[in-house]
Amino acid sequence: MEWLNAEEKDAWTGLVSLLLLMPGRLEAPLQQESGLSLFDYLVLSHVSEAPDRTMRMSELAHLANGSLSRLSNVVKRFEQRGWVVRSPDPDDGRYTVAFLTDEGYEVVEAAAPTHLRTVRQFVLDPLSAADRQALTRIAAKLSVTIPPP
Amino acid sequence: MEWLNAEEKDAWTGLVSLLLLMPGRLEAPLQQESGLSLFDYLVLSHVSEAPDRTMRMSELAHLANGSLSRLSNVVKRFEQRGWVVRSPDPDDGRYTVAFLTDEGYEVVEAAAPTHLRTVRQFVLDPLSAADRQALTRIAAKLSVTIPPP
DNA sequence: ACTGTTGACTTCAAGCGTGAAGTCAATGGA
DNA sequence: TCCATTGACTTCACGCTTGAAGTCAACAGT
Repeated sequence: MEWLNAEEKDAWTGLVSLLLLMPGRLEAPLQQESGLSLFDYLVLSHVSEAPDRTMRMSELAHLANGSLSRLSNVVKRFEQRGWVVRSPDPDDGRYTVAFLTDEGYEVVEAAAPTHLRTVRQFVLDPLSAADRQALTRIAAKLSVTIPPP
Repeated sequence: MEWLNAEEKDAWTGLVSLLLLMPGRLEAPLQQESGLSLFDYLVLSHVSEAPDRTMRMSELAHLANGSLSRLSNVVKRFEQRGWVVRSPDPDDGRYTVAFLTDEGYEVVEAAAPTHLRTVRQFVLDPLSAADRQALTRIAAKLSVTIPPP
């Protein structure tokens, strides 16, 4: 088995730093100002953009890039805070839908500027347009190889 | 505050998928075959490459992209398994050094092929050389903006 | 020489994520 | 019609990470 050449090692080392360090950086402002993790924010954000602010749990887990188990735990917390209501899908009782309450909407609305500022500061602004396009392309290639959850 | 345009959103969406999904993918084979997380492997790997297989904890935390707190907990586990020995640095008692035992070396040696195969499969092989160089460049730009821990 | 400060590191305690196990509704086959 | 299967989802229990608090050695100032 062949070890990494210099170019490969640079790419891998860069990526692993990104993977291990960037989440914490993105979360810190959100956590401090809104008490939300990045995943929390993504969940709230996606369901806030859904028709009638209602989305199936399975779809939500997929959009927020998390497992159903993780989502269930998170949404349970949100439900206890009155931000989300879960109920069986009227169209098919096998599914569960999550509905974002007005209170939950206010939470994500209040957190959005912080989130946006953080994303710009730590991700978008340091990169050129070409870098951003490359990042989009690379992420797409790497996602294709990721087996469905 | 201006919301993301399409290009920015694609880059951001791609990155966040990468950040949330890739770690799990990289870890699964390691976890199954060696019982190691990615961070576990990085810690063992870096100290295995140090002179005399000995490295200061602070340096090790930096190289493995983790906090001192996280590293301390991980190395404590390793110490209990006989893979690592911690002792005060003879040159300066304020520091602690981690030494990789023969047993610990065997663990990282045995895990390396799995790790390498996984990195190739999920990161390097799906990308062109240009992509890998772009990834290196992008990661460097994004790391520069990350404040020191 | 004494002591406050600083930085490295460990420990604590709480919250979170994970895989496994369990529950339930709908489907499909006999 | 019955029931095994399938897939969505929840819960459980354990291990891990985190930020805060605590400990210690060395340094710097008086």
